[in-house]
Amino acid sequence: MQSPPTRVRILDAAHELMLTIGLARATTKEIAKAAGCSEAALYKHFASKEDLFVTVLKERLPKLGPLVEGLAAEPGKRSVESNLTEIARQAALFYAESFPIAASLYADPQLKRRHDEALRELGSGPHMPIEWVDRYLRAERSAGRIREDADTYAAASLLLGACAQRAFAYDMTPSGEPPQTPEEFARGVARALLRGIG
Amino acid sequence: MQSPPTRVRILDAAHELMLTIGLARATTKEIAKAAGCSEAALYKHFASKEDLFVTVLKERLPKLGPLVEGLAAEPGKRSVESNLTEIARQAALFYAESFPIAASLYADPQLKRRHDEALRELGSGPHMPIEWVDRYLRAERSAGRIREDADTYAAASLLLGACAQRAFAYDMTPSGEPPQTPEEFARGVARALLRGIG
DNA sequence: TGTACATCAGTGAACGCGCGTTCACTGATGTAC
DNA sequence: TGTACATCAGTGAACGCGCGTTCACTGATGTAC
Repeated sequence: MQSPPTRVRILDAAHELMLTIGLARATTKEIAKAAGCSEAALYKHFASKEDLFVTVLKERLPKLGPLVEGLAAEPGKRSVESNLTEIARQAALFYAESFPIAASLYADPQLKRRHDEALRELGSGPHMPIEWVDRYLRAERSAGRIREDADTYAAASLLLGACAQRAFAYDMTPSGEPPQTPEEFARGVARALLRGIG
Repeated sequence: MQSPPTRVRILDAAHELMLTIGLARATTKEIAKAAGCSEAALYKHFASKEDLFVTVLKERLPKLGPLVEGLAAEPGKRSVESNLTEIARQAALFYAESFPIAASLYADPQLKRRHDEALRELGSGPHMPIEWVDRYLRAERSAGRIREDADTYAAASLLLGACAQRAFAYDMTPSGEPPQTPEEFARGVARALLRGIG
């Protein structure tokens, strides 16, 4: 059982340290130690520390797009409620994984700008999930499966916003965990969104 | 017109730099320069750089609590829809101001822990707004002004989540701005939440 | 009022440390003949 | 098969810089008698 190539071990180590000790304290020395190589080896694989971080962001952060688009591709297959529940569940898991690292970019706007540009070239970015869900809801509306006067954009904002906020609203609660499982949470918000509360 | 005392100018400078160049690049040298004093002066007013940052977080970040509780105090005065719209509007403004700085704490979990503990002592924290809105909605439900089977917690998650996400989903859009004014946005999400889309 | 001393906000210059990065080098593996 | 050379991943040690922090000091203001 041989260990993965050095480049992969470096990316693993950097990713792991960004999550645990944070971007600000993830030094080249710590990364090299965790990857089991010398600091100099980092520079054989990456042009700079910033370049290494950008690569982690690009190659390691999960993608939400494929999941939502998969559901949008076969709209009539399941009920709207179960589709929305599945979107919410996937989104909650996605944000739980990506939020802590994505948020830490706010500490270094220069790095954030590099990452934002990389995302833009991929046609992605944090505002895209809202547009995908909006498009999905428009399709359901055209199919007559939701109210014809529904504000699909507001609905998409509500659904994904709840999932995103779940990623940061609870990590300082005594237990550090949200009060519901992702499944319960997804079911609750999808249902509330469909039925309304008024 | 005399300038404010040094301590205030230091906090102003640190706050401003955290927003512009970011926590990671806000060095003591830069802060002192922006405050118009020596680096040594920082240490007459704060025990350490970390202590200065914690003070900025504690004294400068806006509070959402008073606003929501104000509305909850006189529940029947206005319609539920206008109350929810006002909550959403205030929350959108609150998150737009506080999110960039709060998010950057993820880059330094050690600093984040200190801030989280300070919030906990105040009985506050990022999960509290959800509970306040939940409590407000329960009151409206008891008063028979919303559905008696409404899931108030899910509704609170949806409303505040949409507002929080608005703070970070758009700052890399070409214009850097959300597509709606806070007022339009607040009206849309409040209405969608009340009526439902199904 | 004058004098002697205490207090206090703030400074210029230096300190040592840890950071990201580079350098000259090694040892293993592949290749030509 | 043996020999001479090229390639390549990776290293140990050093580099210089900028960071947070401290030091001895200054000049202004307040206070006692």
